[in-house]
Amino acid sequence: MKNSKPTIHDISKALNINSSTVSRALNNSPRVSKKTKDLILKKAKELGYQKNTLASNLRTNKTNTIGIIVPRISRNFFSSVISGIEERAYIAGYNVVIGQSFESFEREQKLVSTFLSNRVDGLLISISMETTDYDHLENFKNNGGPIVFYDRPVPLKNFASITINDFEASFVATQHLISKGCKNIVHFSGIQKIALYKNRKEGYIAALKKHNIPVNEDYIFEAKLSENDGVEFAKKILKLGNIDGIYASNDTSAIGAMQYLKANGIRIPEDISVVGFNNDPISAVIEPNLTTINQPDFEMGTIACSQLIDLIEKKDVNGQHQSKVLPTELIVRNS
Amino acid sequence: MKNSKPTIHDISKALNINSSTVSRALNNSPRVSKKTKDLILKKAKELGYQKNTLASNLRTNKTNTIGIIVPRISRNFFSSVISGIEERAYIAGYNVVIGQSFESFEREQKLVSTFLSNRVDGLLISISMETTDYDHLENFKNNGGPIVFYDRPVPLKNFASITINDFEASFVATQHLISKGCKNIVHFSGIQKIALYKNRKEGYIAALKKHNIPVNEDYIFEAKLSENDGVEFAKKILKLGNIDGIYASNDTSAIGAMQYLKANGIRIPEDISVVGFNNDPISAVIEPNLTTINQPDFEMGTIACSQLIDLIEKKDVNGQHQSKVLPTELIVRNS
DNA sequence: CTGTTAGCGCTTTCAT
DNA sequence: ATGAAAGCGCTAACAG
Repeated sequence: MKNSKPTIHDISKALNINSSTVSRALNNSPRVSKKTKDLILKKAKELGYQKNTLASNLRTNKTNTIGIIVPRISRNFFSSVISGIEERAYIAGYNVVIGQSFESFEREQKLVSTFLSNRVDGLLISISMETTDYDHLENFKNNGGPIVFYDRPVPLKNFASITINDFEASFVATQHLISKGCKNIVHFSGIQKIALYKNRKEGYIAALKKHNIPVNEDYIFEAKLSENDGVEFAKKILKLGNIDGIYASNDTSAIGAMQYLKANGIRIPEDISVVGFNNDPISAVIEPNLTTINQPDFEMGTIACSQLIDLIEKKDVNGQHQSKVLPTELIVRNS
Repeated sequence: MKNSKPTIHDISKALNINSSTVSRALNNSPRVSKKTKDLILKKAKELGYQKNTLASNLRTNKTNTIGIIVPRISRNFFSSVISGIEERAYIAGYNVVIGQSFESFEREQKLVSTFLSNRVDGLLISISMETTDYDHLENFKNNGGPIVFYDRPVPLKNFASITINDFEASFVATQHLISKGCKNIVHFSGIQKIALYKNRKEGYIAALKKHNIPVNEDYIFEAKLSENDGVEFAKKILKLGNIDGIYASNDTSAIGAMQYLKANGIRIPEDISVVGFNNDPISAVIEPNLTTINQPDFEMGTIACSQLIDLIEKKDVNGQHQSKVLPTELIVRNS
């Protein structure tokens, strides 16, 4: 009973066949006869041989692994994206490793560094909210492999990215509220240095302007952590008194606000119409009256992953660093 | 401009210092003088050296990586467990890789095999619902490293596990409903070959019996996929007409049922009291009237990870394969 | 179709 | 405190 795991050399010795032939057989190379191949596979199974991927990777300088960085997996949107990525990666024979930045720049840097050092073949990343410096990513690209950004846009050239058009989506969302007859629409926004929130706010403003509705700065609420801000926002709305529409930059705050408003006797959508921003399938169950902007999630994952694999395998000859913009969809409920 | 990444040999050559010394310096060995260490570190930074973890791991036969297998990360409970694991692993200097089995036995097998072949140091796993055969795990344990099971119990000896007491938790949950005056309590159960559902059902039955309430088989609903079963269950409840209590094996079905019941004019908890099973913090927001059995999630992660690290580092001399049972907590809301 | 040989980048005795 | 040399397990020329 050997202590350590069997290697190709153990098979090699047992069969008196050179280890390179064993290696070829195990990799199903056509350059080895069916007979010896069968012999080797049988012996391998018998010894309980398990390829040492580490050694293989070191030799080939390829890990067949894709690194994924998400802000946090507990957010439904991101776990759906991950599923999409996995699905695509699985088909193409890639493994994935997932890291969470928890919206921290420092942890993001560390993750990128770990991935680099573990030689993942490429990186899919939605940058943390804190990230404004991109050296770690430039570095990965120069020394590691291709990167595809998804969901959160970055102000970088020569990088591939898959995003949605936040401005347009917000414009549509706001316009929907206007078309329902809303006159006093508040907007739940986020930190303005994040491009995404800025773009969404601009879409909201543009829609108001187009319909000659005055833009009131008091109607724009900025969330810091966007977790339970919804409740705070709801209180402000009750204080304002005349609000008949809410366009929320994110679903979570919308749901929090709706709960609070309903608990205080406000009927939705009779008294206030609401549009949230997300594709969280759960939101349909939780809040049957919540209209949402549906952002592709699973699909975003598959597309981002495809793009990355193309870059890794250098199949993407013409459109090297495309920026794809995926369409959103307005899901109207109970109205 | 060299094409490939710098290695210790590049540093070695540039400084005319042997590569073993470079290696030692980079690993902060005390066996190298401060002066040369500084020299080497400076050069390393200058060249943009990044350790090749693959080579290092191959040599040391250790990856400092823990494999995690979850049924699916989109379930709040599991993403919290993962966060707990990551937290603990991070402190101890381990990386984690996450894989989703999607409740499929086949994918679970493949993941275990991939982890084995990638030489993770140990495995944390919540087995898929389909899993009834444990060869792949026995194999991992024999050839890979230690395993700690969390949340879902397995009928295996000589394995460490962190679980909760499902019977007891269910007993408490059901007793709570009884103490609120419920006489006709339905139970949302799951596939009975899964020990967890069986135990929960038994806890429910035991509580009824203790309080001399007759057990009615028609009051026990078995879910298959436990996703939108809640709505189906709610319909059955409406048909039965006399139900005043629900004990749901999982939170999700409870929430689905409550939505449907409320939409049909049932008031909760005035007409029907509900206890769900989960620790989903969101459930508090979604359903302010949902009393739940709170299962430790983050904490379960940290404990499971600690246990695994002890096993990996063989610090766990006495209690080799402990089965820890964590306490649950009844969170009563709006009643 | 199979064997020989060298080497991926790192760590680790064993010398000095 | 540093160097020389071997080798982790695998793959990829190159020969034959």
